[in-house]
Amino acid sequence: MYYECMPAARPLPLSSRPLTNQQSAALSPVFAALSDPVRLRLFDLVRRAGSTGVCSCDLTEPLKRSQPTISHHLKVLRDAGLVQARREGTWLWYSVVEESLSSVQAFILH
Amino acid sequence: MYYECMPAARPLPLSSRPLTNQQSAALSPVFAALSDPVRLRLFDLVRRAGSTGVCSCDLTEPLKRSQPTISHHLKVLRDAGLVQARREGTWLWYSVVEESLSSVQAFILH
DNA sequence: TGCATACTTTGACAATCGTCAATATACAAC
DNA sequence: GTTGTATATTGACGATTGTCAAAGTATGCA
Repeated sequence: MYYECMPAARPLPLSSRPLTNQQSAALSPVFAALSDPVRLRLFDLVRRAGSTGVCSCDLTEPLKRSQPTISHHLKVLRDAGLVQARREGTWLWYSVVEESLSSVQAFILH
Repeated sequence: MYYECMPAARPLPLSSRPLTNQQSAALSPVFAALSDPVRLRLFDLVRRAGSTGVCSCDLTEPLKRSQPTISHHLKVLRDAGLVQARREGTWLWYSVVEESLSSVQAFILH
């Protein structure tokens, strides 16, 4: 996630209106996907693999979880739109969805 | 949360090493605190109140939750270090803890 | 066809979560 | 003291979560 330089004026203004029900309902699943320590490390490992991606079979061992558990967490990350999978034979290569964190970043930066 | 302009080079490099167990254990509770739609709106409302803060009694009605529920959510946000309370008579004024989102931002920006 | 590998789904379990009513605590004013 | 208001805690409830073993699906190869 990259960002532009901002104009000098600060603090950054809040957007004009409070978060709506719909906005918070759309944003909270992304936070939820990153709210588990194992998933956070999982996402970090996938992100580090860059556009090449990483085979999910290489994620089981470093996280010390069973293969179904890793598969479950990857599904949560996929459902949140944070990562994507590309099949190559029997392997699945996971990579991050670029810009998927932009809504989170926009919220954090107001 | 304000940020400095970055050097021109991008993409920003990942930090040298993958997230450790400890790092993810420290970071995930912040994400967890923001993983509920009601808490997300709660945090947004508190943040909009600025340094003055907002009385917690004014948060119950817009979120359409009972007073104990709002109190519970505010405690979760407090425990995560995202907001703080200042007592004034019988009222409690909630305000955001500045820089509390810096770890999240650092993670998002790599 | 059969077998092997990579991954997903199912089902179960204890643990945690979001919610509210009821109760308790803290403070101010009388 | 009592009374009233603001907030926290308790206890209960159904719902969701993280985890694994077991079974199922998908792909490639002989």
